[in-house]
Amino acid sequence: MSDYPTYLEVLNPEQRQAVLHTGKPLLILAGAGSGKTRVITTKIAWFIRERGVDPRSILAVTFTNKAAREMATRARQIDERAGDAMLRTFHSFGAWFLRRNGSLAGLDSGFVIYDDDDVVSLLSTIMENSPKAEVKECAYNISRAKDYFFDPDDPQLIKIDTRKKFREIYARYEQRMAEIGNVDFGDLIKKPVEILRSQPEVARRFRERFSVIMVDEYQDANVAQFRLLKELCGAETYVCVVGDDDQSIYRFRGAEVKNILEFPDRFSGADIIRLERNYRSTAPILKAASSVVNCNNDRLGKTLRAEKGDGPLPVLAYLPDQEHEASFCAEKIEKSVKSEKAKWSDWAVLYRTNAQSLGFETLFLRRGIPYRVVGSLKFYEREEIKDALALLSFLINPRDEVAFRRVVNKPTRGVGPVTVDKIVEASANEGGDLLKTGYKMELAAKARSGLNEFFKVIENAQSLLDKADGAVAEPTAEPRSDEGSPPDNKVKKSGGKKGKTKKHEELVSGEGLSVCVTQIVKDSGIAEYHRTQDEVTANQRLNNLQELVNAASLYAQSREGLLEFLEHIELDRSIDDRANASADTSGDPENSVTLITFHNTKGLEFRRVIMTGLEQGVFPRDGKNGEEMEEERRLFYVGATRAMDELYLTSCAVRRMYGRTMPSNPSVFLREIDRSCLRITGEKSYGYGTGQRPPWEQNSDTSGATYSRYAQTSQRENDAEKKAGWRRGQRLFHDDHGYGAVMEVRDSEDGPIVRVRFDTGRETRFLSEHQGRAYEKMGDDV
DNA sequence: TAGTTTTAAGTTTTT
DNA sequence: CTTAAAACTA
Repeated sequence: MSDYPTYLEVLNPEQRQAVLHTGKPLLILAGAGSGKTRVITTKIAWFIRERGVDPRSILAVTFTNKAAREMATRARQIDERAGDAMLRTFHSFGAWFLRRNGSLAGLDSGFVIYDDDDVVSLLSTIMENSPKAEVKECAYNISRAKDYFFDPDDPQLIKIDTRKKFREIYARYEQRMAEIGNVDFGDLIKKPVEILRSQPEVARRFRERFSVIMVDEYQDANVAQFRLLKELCGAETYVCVVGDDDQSIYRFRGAEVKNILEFPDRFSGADIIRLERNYRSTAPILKAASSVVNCNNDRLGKTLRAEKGDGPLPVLAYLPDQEHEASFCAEKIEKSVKSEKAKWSDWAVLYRTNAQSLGFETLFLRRGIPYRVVGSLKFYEREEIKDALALLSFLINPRDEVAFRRVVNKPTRGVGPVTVDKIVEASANEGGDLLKTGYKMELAAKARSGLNEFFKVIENAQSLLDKADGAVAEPTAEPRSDEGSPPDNKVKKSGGKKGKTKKHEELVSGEGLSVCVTQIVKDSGIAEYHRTQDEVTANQRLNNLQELVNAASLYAQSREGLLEFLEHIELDRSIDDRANASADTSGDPENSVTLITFHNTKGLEFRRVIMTGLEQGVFPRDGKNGEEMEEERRLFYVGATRAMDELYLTSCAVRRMYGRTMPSNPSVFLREIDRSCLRITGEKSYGYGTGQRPPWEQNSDTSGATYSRYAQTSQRENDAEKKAGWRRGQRLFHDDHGYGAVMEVRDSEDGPIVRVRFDTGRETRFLSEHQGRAYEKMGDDV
């Protein structure tokens, strides 16, 4: 029928047209599930095979590491040589660029990337007396400013922050960052653009290097990223971007849908190809999703056809509360698996905020449903992990003020903030090197000896690295193209009996870089410090540190390897949290239910999807209107179009927030969905869609005013103590937990609640009238 | 200054 | 409810 080789034969005409397109810039408007990844990967392979393009001169940019990895895998399946193409996220490309060319912007190649928390820490040293919330807002605004490519002196800055002093703060921040020699996320895009603009020679080199540039998820590009693309494209460069305006969900991060709308203007002579055949979802699912996003005004508009045809209607379950919501999900999933209609991994539970995952996790754990939580960054936000990383960062860059502040006095060495301030200030004259300055400075005796202790740790670590550098001559000139997160099997589960407190094991080192890291972390006393804090959490913290150490074993034992390790952690935090995750519900992470935020689902697909929390205030979130409301609709669209076969929606009548139960209304999205493609289960008779609220909602509407969180005065606390027969400070003994003391006695609807902290660090609470018997009062108060 | 206790505050979404 | 910041004490 045709002369196309098989890998092209399998494409539909539009897809093939997109793959074979050359000569002019190309914009591919690709609806959800229309096979855009297939087009990009095929196009890469095609260029290599049919056009003799050197794989190394192909650059494909995505927004997530997950997407980059998937693209690499799939392209290689078509042609092995595609593995040599550069497939990266914008940010990792930026980092790669700056390691090589950063010196042109005064940047040492050993820079460390600051995450948002580090930025806030640095900023709070600049905005000394401001409350934390204000500092955070400022950090956010600086980040936005960089997304829009605004310098501190840019007049347009007022669009982001109208306060006069913002300009100053931004300028000071930039200056401090330059002195420290590190970069933030925004710099990874902005600085390369600046270099490319100011150094024509470099620009020429890069335009020569990359003859084909492709960008995925183009609707999520911000202004700075657009500029970077523009700078990389020379007259000869073939540029192709793929996107879908209906799936733009990162406005809050500076994404500009305008980029995609204006592409034909910015890249003159561009062709546009539309992919409107959806191969993923059934017709009713697609219709339901479209009917919501159709309510948006600001869109190009397109008609997606479901190639799959008919299927079961999406189901809306209207439920009383979160507990029912979780068990609804559990039952649906269990039933389908037991009847062998589906596997665990066919299912995904979607929610708006990460916090919502908790309810599902606890129930799934109890019912033995294997699950994995995608995304939540918990692991790297843990104190002990941040401590260890700060220590390692400081080894790489002794000018890193933020890292220094974090670890110098941990464990306590008598070096307080006053001393630290002094050192930082003095270091300004020494080129910012905190080590050098610290050695020379005159200090009070206590601070002196403490600082020396810390320096001893650093020295030992340095010589460890020096030795490693000498022994393993590993230049790692080119980054590995298959840079992925560590394969699961390599990270062995750390020891320790679950749940029970037992003697802590030492950190165990594996191979590679982990040898050094283990030694350094042990030396530093960080592990020891956390061990002394609280015995119960200490166990977990040690396990976490062990995880970190394990992850290091994949890197070379050298400074270079350490740098790579740190960079990888900053740029890709997606490795899931094994310490907490479904630890023992099942051994096989490949066969478990996915718990995930709507945002994180982009680019993924599942046979069966449950979208949860469809309530006003939750999804869409509070205070969304106008453009932001349109973004929420797009988010709904993204979520719904992940489903291949079956789609479920849940909405609760009441929801617990901040520990209080509040009535909630059904999401407006439920009203916007075309009624012909929705089946309502459960309490359908309660007037869904008529604006009338279901009965339990009306009854339980004792509404907010009566809940006063601060009602209990110390006087009332006294009453509670009398009623309970327990008072604060009372020592006690419990058969299972041992000795402890009463921390707090509080009144509740069910009677007085006594909170106990045991000497092991564990905390429990009990109702005095019911469970009081298990607690034996002991004589000596504290 | 270090460690503890009391009080306030908060939940988007992510590279 | 959980966590972070402020306030207090030794």
